[in-house]
Amino acid sequence: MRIGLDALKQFNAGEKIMTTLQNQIEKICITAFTASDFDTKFAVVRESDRPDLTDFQCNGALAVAKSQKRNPMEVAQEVVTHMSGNELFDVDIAKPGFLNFRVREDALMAHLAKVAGDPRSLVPLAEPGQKFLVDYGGPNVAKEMHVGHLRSSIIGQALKTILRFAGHEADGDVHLGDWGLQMGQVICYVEDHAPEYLDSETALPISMTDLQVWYPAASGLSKTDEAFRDRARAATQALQAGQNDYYNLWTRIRDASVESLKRDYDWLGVDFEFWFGESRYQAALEPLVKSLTESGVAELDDGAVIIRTSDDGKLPPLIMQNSNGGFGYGATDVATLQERAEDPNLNTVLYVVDARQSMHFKQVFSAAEQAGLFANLSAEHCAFGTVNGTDGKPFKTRAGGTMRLADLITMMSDAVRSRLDEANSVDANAREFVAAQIAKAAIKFGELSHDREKDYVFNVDQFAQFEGKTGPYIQYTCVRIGTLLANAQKDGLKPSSPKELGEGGRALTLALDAFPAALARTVTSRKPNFVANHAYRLAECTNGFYQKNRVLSAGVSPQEASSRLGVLNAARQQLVLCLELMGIDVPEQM
RNA sequence: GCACCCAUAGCUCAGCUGGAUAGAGCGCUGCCCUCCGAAGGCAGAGGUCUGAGGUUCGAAUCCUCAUGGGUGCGCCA
Repeated sequence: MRIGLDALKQFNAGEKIMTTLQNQIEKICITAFTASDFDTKFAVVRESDRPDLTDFQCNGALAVAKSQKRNPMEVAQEVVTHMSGNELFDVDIAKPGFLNFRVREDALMAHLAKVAGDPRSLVPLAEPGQKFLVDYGGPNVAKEMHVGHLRSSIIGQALKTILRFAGHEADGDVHLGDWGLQMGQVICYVEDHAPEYLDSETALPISMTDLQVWYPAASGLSKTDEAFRDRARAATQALQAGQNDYYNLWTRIRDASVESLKRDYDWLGVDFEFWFGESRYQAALEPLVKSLTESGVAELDDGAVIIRTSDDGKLPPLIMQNSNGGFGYGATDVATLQERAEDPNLNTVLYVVDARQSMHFKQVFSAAEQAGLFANLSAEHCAFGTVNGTDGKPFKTRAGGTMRLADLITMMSDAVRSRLDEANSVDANAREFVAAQIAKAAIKFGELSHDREKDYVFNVDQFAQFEGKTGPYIQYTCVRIGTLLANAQKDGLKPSSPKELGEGGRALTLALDAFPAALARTVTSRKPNFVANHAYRLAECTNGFYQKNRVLSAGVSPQEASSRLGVLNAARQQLVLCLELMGIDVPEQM
């Protein structure tokens, strides 16, 4: 099932009174601090570290006491006197000077009803929406996608979706690695070992199977065979100069690759507004280098055209054109930014690219800055860490190679499939489809729940496991409540606004309230793990409530039942939203 | 040699701008389906937050140094 995120935009938080509990409490706190003549920066309210004691806390009195050399308990006391009369919470002061806020039950229930009534779960639309371009994916042509490509694709896609939901405009560009020495290498390899593919008259169709052989062989040769490497360089330049047979071969390689890439991306639910690649900028390179040289931004050094990036020499210069006259990806990336800067509405480019490229991006951004491309545009490198194997080294299969994405997909789907067969809970003809939905959830949540900046260990066994903190766990929570709602409806029971919190209802409501903050953090940090981890926390609270509050049982009055359904329905609604933001489907059954 | 990143339970990871008893998942032990889906819930064991200094009323969090690991360093992308 899907919500249709675009449709949610009409639910502009037009009623801006609808803020989170946390915001409401903070507002009161700010007023109180102001009344006491304390700086409002101390009035920050956060969720309590001690949920057993209270809901929210403010540590500001301690900070005020520190800066004014006063007794923290007295400061807290003074602030509290200005909070009397509010109907939202009870406040008390704890040990060194914490202000503890406990939300009153009626306020909590009223708030829960508000959250349930808002399809956006109280997430406001960004006031001036910005325009983003998310550069993710970045696969190389001629090379099949492997698990290493998952991070960029899944994180990039999630960022794009989340930015849109937050009220921004966001497009994706796959930015194919379809140009450069790698292509020259493959061309030379084909010349040597499969010339029949070169002749455009009799040319055989190229398949990914061919490319899987050619690419590694060619890049391997290039490392060991100097003569081959030189030929590859020459071939690259010939290709870039437009030599016919090379260009035809390249086109066919590119087409075959794109077809395969689209299949993989499609399975993952990853899509791009632009299928641009490095080759797109070929014609722009020479004029760009020329004009930058003329304006003094670039200079000739050691036979190459470079742009200096730092005064102290700590950061090497960016090579725009090598001493043989060839252009590398430094030039391509600047040219790409040049094109992007032409869109007057575009505010920010996000590069969702491996952290190992961080120096390169510093160089490119410095060059772009000097070239005047950042007058109305900014760019960020949203770096992600390496995917390692259980040995702590970059992930390899047992055979030593990289694992094809297609193989991972098969493996995961099979694992889910056999589980579905065993459980027999899904109609046989739907199992294939549902298995894919669950497998995708496992893969995506696995990626998104980690801090993208850190390296992480890819453990095949862990991926094929669906208990605990996983995507399927969250899906399961939704599915189970979905069937409960359906069963209840058969009994004539509908969700109502909550009349009682029930056991675990407080924790659940507070979890629901935390969503806008988690989303905001993801937007500002460009890190989807805050949304992912929020979804998990919410699912935990939801399951706890579900377990402790029966709906369809003897002794439960219709009013109680409806009230509980209302709580669960609110939770499910936000869970489904979170999953959709992560690109995870909710199966009908599982 | 220079630069950047990382170090938290047996394993994989959270821990927001410094705060009250450092939290999850997996694994392990024990409970909970005559009761809405057990891919679930509850409870338990498991920690000198790599080490040493420093700032602070207070440090996993900030600063310095050390150790251990990863990554990158002008003509590949």
